[in-house]
Amino acid sequence: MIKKKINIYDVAKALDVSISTVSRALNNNPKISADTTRKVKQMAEKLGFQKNALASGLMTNKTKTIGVIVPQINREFFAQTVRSIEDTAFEMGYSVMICQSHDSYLKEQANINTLMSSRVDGIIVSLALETTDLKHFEKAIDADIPVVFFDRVGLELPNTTKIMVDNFSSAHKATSHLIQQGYKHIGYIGGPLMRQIFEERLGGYKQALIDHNMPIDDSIIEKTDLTQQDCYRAAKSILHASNPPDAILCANHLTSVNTIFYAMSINRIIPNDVAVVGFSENPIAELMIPSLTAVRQPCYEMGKLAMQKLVEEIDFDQEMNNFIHSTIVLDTKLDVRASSNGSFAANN
Amino acid sequence: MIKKKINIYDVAKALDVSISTVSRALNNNPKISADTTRKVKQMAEKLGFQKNALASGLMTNKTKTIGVIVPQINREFFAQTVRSIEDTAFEMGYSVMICQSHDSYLKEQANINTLMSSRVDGIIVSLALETTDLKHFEKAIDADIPVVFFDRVGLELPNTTKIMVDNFSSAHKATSHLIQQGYKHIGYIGGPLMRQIFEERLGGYKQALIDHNMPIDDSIIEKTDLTQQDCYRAAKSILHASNPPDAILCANHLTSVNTIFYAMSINRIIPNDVAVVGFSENPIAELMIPSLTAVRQPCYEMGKLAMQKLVEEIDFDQEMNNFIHSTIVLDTKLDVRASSNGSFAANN
DNA sequence: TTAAATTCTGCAAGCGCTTGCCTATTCTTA
DNA sequence: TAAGAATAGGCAAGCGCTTGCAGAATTTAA
Repeated sequence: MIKKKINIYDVAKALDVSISTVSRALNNNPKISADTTRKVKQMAEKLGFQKNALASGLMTNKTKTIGVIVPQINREFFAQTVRSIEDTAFEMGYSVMICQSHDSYLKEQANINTLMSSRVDGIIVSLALETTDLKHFEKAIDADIPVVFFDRVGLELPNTTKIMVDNFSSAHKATSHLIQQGYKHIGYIGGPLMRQIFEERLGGYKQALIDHNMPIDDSIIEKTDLTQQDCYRAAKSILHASNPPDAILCANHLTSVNTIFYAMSINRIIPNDVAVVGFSENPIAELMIPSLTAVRQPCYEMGKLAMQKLVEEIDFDQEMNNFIHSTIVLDTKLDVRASSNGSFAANN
Repeated sequence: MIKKKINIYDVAKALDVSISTVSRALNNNPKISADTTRKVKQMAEKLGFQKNALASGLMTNKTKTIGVIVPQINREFFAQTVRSIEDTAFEMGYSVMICQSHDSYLKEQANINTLMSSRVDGIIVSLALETTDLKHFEKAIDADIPVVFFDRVGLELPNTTKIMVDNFSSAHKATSHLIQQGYKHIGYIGGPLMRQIFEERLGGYKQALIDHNMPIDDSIIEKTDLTQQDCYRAAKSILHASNPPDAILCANHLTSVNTIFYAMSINRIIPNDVAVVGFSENPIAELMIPSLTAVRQPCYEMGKLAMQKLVEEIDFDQEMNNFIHSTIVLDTKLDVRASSNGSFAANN
């Protein structure tokens, strides 16, 4: 006993008007009188009519759905940005389809195909670690689906909007903070350089050293692939260097946590023996002991902006104008906590 | 210069066959010879054809898309379950649309409407706190869209599959653990009883006391609405009771964190002065100091099972059979850590 | 060699909606 | 009161795909 889904024909019949009238009334077309519109909506409600978005989308070429591709949704940064995207999308009348790339190039391509088949109106993405060529995104753009990058952006793609934080100056700021705290031999643990953001963070770190006339020591600079094992390996390696650092800047949450834990496991006191500064939005940073000094990105703003910019492009697009794609760089905050502060500040 | 999207007509023309042949070949219809099928697929690939899921869905009444409604995606438990759902969905060829109810009844209703308009093939949901009546889900079920509940389930709805943990025995287990550790006066901070799971947890807590011949003291039993402020209020209230507890069972992550922090802020030593056991999947439980003893739910399994069961129902449905809806109850783990262990166990 | 069975492909209807164009009705204005 | 201008609503095509039915081509049996 499958209940027949009711469609505009049913409500047209019930009111003895044409389906055009129903369709127009439901879409608030001004051609239809206020009176008729009201009646139609009332009847639609009464019959439990629910517009078939597929049929509607087929005609209009708009689905009011956008796609989001992130490496993994259950990481704090992405959970927060995705939440913000969904909230903003909802306000603007859009639904969102979530895909995870798991940092795999192949999966990311598959995600794009899925989203394109679903005829999403636009795509928001933070790149997979593995991704180097951006052909799949070009395909989307060619098909007239705007793409907005955030966080891990595809700088090579001109026809896209990018939302990012100032990674260079964030790292510079964090490093300078360590220098001001009196640390003399500052190491760095980062991510793969093929992702722009990690290159910039490394650059900011180095520039801060240069600006303070401190030497750059490659033996205390580590790169990781951001996996648990490799972060652990890097922490171990850097702390057992022939001339180990008295402070370490870590380029993401996982590296900082691993560094702190490894340091504690070999009985180094933080921040006395070694200070740690990370990049993290995880509330854990505040709660762990020692609490973690960290660069905090504006997740909420990033997600919101990404969604807003995307919709701007979707709407603009309709008018076939040439759109000026922007690159928006947001500021970060450095939350100073115990992991970089203890032995130097009196008030701790 | 908008590139025309190519459709099956284009590939039909390129091959000088009919669109039926193309459609069938693309869908691996056995009526089409292997040779033709190969040629069609090849040409489709070459032309960059991408099936229009809208048109296809219009005909077949299947979208290969499911909807997920959770209170908030950026809470650890939901981030993990949603991740698991998306992973499983991807493997099974489904896309997922994410909606957040923000624990609001109205928003949850709006979410259902959106998902029904999008003609999702099924819905997975964990109920909003506010939700009491389940009309909106009945609407979906009437429209032949299967609904699977997880975590916060709608027990009143017979025609649905439910995936949950054994909340009663989890709370019982946690409380018994505290009793075994030697605590004599155990309090409880929970969530709204209108959500079944919190009623069950309270029940398990009480039963454990009864089973050990301990009195139930309502003055150290608190209910919260799970907001930060109210969790704080409850923690404060319980710790300032005329006869304050020497141990507290907290029914979710936020309540436990607040309880620990408030206790520490008034200089209670944990677990000596007061022990705390929570419900949490947050990695923070392990990293905070004191680390938190907590009931851990199998997020990954829950998400995976929910998706699998949903697809079973979607497929079954097609054959118009009567489906036996199951209620699956999973086990939890009690991770014993410092917050309940310190002063009683020698090995800590 | 011919009829029947089998295999492959095409025709055309239709999924539920939107929308350009046209007609009928009502309102202005002189 | 007549005629042009609004205004409201209907007709029908078509979005890109699937699929029941029928027909053509090929194979098999007699």
